Amino acid sequence: MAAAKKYWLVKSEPGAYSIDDLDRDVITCWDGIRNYQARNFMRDEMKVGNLVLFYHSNAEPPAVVGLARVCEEAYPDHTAWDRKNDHFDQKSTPNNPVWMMVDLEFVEKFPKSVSLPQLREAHGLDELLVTRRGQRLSIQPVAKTHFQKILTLAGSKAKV
DNA sequence: GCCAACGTTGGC
DNA sequence: GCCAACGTTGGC
Repeated sequence: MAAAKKYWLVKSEPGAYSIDDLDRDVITCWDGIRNYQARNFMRDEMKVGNLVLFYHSNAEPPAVVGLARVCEEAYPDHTAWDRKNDHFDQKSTPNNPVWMMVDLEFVEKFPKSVSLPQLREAHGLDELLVTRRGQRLSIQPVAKTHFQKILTLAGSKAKV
């Protein structure tokens, strides 16, 4: 019996990497994550086929804008050992990688973005992490019921 | 641009 | 192991 599918939300600043960038690239490696909790989610719990809400942070307005899917499980984030990379971290080496990444593939850009105020107003999303003040985690688990509700708000026909 | 909230670092 | 200082995130 396979473990229940998990559901996620990832944040990205659209100026750094937007849903349109993912649409263009189709597949991207989710590099640069330098937070242990977020890394642990990728390393331990994100599985191929898991669906991922794509959230634009530091945007006007901040919003869930699209859907992605995990298409490669966690492997070492080599940008951590590239001195020239913005996310270089000398703790991580090829022999002993500290940071990991997964690959995400584009599924859709939502017909309707769901803004942070909308998420806050919607009934039944009170527990959603991204709506909490001060919540900075850039990879967050999302309950299946919440995920389904957001897809509905977004006008998505995707099946969870 | 401001600043509150958070995670990390490092002195002790 | 505590905690102040610092850097970053991200809403506003």
